[in-house]
Amino acid sequence: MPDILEDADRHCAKTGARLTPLRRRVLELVARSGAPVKAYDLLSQIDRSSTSAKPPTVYRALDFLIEAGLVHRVEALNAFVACPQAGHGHAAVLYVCESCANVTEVQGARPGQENKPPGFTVKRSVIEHYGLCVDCPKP
Amino acid sequence: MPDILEDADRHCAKTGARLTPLRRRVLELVARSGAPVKAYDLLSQIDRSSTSAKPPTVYRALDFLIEAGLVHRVEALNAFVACPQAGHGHAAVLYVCESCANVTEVQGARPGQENKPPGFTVKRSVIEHYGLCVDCPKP
DNA sequence: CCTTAAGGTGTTACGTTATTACATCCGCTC
DNA sequence: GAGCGGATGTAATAACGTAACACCTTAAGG
Repeated sequence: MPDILEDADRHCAKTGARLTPLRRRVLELVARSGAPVKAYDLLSQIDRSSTSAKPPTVYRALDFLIEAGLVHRVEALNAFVACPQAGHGHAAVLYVCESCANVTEVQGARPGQENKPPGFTVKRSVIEHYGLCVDCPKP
Repeated sequence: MPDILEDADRHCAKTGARLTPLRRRVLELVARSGAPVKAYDLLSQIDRSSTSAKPPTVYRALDFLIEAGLVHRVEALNAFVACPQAGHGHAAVLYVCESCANVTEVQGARPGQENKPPGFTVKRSVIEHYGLCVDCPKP
């Protein structure tokens, strides 16, 4: 797969977003873990390198990365995953395996809008499916 | 609109779920507020009547109500709304107005499964759309 | 009647997640 | 080098959620 970090560099160069060392490091940590990562886990991993990171450090970096479309927040898990395709950020559908924690992201196809209430303007959607991926045994 | 509490009574009588006074009271509080309610807000409202409610009290009641399909959790808000139709619980699509906080629930039409990864078995879906309802001014 | 078991609630304590507010620093422009 | 804006450091605390255990009621079975 294409390198997420290089992808992010290119994407930020193009959009003017400032991918600082700290933000890049947080993205790297999120990307390395194949699964959703908790903010405080990131925190303790950063901790090991720098002096002693505090919550706002990592939350600010995550806010930036989400805004830049490089990371998704998994709402029902209070966790974060790297977006495999920089910039597609805000239109993702996530399939989360409850057994192995693997997350698959599907782009496009923003469903549910057909039945939407009349006159409602959608700005942001949270679409997360939980279940079992093809590799995990069905109980 | 049909009375949510009576609806809940009927639904629980049919399914054998035990809608105790405490649980009924929590449902009432959630239903009265037209908007998503926070667990700790419920807590302080219960507080006023009974001696002094603690977090597990309200979280246990909410767990029951969600399980019974009477309440939905709004994942991206850490909040809760009453389901207008008892029992349709687990298949809801929510439209949340970010201006007036009103929530409209649409049943059926569980989208997104067309593009799902091969072999993935969906057990539960979180589908929440955020934006502006028809009554709120567009910025 | 007494015992037992199950489910619900009360209570304490704690763990986890997230934000506010303010200080500091770095790079840029004038 | 003064001033500015964005990024980061730091302390404190708010907001959200759960574990563990005690107690009580209710229903079933002897």
